[in-house]
Amino acid sequence: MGDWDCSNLIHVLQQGMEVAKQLQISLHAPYSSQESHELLIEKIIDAFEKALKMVNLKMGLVGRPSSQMLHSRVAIRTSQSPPLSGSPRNGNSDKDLREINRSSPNERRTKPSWTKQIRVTPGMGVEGSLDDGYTWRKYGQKSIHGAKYPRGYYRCAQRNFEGCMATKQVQRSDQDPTVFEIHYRGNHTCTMASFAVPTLGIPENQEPNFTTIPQQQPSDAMNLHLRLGVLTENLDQSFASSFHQLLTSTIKKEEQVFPSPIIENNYAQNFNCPSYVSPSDTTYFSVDNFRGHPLASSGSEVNDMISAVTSAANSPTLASLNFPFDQFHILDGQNFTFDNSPFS
DNA sequence: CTTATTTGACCGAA
DNA sequence: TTCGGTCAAATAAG
Repeated sequence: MGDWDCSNLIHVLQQGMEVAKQLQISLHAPYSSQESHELLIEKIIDAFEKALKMVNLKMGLVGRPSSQMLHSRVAIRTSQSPPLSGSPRNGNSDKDLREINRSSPNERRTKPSWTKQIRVTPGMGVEGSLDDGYTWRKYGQKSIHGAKYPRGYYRCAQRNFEGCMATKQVQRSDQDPTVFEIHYRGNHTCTMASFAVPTLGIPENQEPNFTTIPQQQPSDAMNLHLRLGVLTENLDQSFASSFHQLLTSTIKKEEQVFPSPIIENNYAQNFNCPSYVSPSDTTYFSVDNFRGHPLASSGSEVNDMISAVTSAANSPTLASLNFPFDQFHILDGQNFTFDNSPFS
């Protein structure tokens, strides 16, 4: 069990440092809000907590920890997140953990939950359609009263490593067997989430009711053309000219985060992205695909990319989807609102 | 071998 | 008691 531990820990720490840098920049940015600062601070704290958990877990898993090691294990002192107990093989540990979770009334926040519907088209496999960028581990299946199809229970595969508590339930629709209803609960706190967070997501602090992402046939004729822009009128010139650089570094960060072969390729392969400067005060970038997939193939990937760029740009960002949705999104720091959008 | 899934048992809530 | 969510041993997959 050697190789996730150190590299993941480093990733988490690097992630925390990146967010801290973002906060530093954000403190001097004209557009940044108090909310976005708090969000960044929360992310930094999360990164520390995650790192501490990983250290604790690692020390607990190491063969037979000496009593000295046990004593020196790092304490996580926040009441919201109980320290992980040691080996999962320790019979009572999970139950203890659950009871700690249950008994602490001041939870960080009630777990957000939302539902998404996916239509499976005959051509593509079910697994591919249900792929949302995260790795899930199935831990149960139940037949539900009155429902024709069983319900599958999944949790984030990073749970044991990073304590990510995100879960989802997948239920095939009775009325339309090509539709899968996916109920998500809890936001990801794992490394995978750093640039994929709003993928399925819901802007934080917003009531997470349900989101239906329209599934488009990934035919070439329906390819999305996404325009991303950053307002430059009130920003200094160096920022405007470095936006392209920010895009590039975003993808580089993703390479660190995702060891997946999909991501190993370079910037040009992820974004087919010729940039141009408009005559107005906004600099735009055109994006036709993301990670080599046409944007139309997945609404979540559009969100994925927008959030990656937004977090990198750390400034008000505009994005418009030209086809087939023809919506205009206004992005402001971490939070984005959909205007007249099928996403909401 | 390691790691993921399946599936009946188990348990708490209503 | 039933129902739905989770656990964990057995099994399958790689």
